[in-house]
Amino acid sequence: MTTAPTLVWFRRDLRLADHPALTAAINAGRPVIPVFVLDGRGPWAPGAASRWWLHHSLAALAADLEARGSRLVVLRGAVEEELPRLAAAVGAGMVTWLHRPEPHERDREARLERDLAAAGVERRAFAGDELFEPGTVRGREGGSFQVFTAFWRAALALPAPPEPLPPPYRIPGPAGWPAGPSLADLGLMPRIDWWHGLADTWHPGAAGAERRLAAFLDDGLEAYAAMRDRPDALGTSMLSPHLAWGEISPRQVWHAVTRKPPSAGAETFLKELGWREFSRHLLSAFPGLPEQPLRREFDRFPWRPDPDGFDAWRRGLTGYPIVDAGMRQLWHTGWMHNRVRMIVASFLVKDLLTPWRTGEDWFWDTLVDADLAANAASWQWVAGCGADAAPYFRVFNPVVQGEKFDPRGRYVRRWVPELAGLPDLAVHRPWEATPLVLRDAGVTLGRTYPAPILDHGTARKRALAAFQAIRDPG
DNA sequence: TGAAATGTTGGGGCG
DNA sequence: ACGCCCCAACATTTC
Repeated sequence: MTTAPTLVWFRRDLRLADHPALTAAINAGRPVIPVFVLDGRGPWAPGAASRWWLHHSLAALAADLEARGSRLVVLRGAVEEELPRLAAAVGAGMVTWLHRPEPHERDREARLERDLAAAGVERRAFAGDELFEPGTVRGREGGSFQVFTAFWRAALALPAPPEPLPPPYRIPGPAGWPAGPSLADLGLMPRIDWWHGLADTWHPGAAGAERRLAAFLDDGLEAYAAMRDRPDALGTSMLSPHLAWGEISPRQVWHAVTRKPPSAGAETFLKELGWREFSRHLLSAFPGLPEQPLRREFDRFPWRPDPDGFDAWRRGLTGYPIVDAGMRQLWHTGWMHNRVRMIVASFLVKDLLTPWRTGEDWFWDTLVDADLAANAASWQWVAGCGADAAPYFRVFNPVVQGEKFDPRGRYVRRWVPELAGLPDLAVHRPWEATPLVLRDAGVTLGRTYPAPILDHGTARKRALAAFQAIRDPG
């Protein structure tokens, strides 16, 4: 006797706990075949750092599945071709998955839905990667919020997100497993060995995510409101890549936090989950978010692409210590502290007048937590063309920001070691140090560390003039 | 989830 | 004692 198995299509939800599509498949009472499909060709295919993470996260998921009597089948190619083919080959009666907010992923779902329906295969898709499903947070008039605080206030007035589903104890498998490529065959690992900084920093997979959450709840949550802006401290949860890959669900995080005593830290942290929600809400409402400015007057913004400036930014050689520290932390670890992300983004977009899409692309390639909605919404926010955006005149001063949020220069010294010998007063502005101080620190500007590639005061005025130019049409 | 320019206030030095 | 100036500290406005 054969029983038609159920395929569970895993996407950026690489976990077993709180996974409604997996739970539904198990509850259907037939054999379950978990599948991941790598489509490297589509728009916004994972960047290099993300591919490293994905490799390890898939390995962790496969191990978790094997511990429950199951396996992970991996496939290469277009989902809408590969999944129906596999469904036909194993005689599957049903396919389940969790929705994604990305427009091209929604398109894929629609095509898959149609093709499976034509083949007589049952489909069940679920929300589950958001606290509040995109489209459900609406104003009184039914409008779509464009201001974060209004959005979040409305979200918090809704019924609380459901309790997370427990992980399955055992997952029934089919009599025979379909053959397919191995994880290594997917070619996700970089060909040259540049990933050591990533491996030193992260443990991809649900277990790593849950450890990170537990550590944050114990050591970070209470002080979060005060410490989250301090890149020189471990003040943030560092959960972003785990959330981006769905190794832990936002509902798991939400309920773990709300089980703790209320605190300013908890409230502020939940608000950051709110920004993640807001980004997805925006992407759903404005599918062009990753490519097009939300405020269309920015279509005629006089950007000034500057390959040399971009190159210096990318490599952490701008001569502004906090900017360079951030860009080097990104390159080394695949991650950057959020405060510093705002500083480096402001520098690229406003000081260098480089199109925000250029920064968005670089972050997409280098961040292990690269998430289309958050990345696009955040770059637009910094550039001033997004929802609830920083006004055009808000230009970060990298010296002021550095001295405010890294007052002892610990963060700069960690990531820009050639400045480590400078005294605190000079570490964020080495070009103002006296020759004697520089000599004592072993710093020669222009040789051991770059002189600033631009003068921030001048650049600021240039940016204000450029933003002024698009303010009023005609 | 800025920063700089400009305005105001008040303490203290000084003639 | 008093007015004047300087300037730090803070507040407001402007970009």
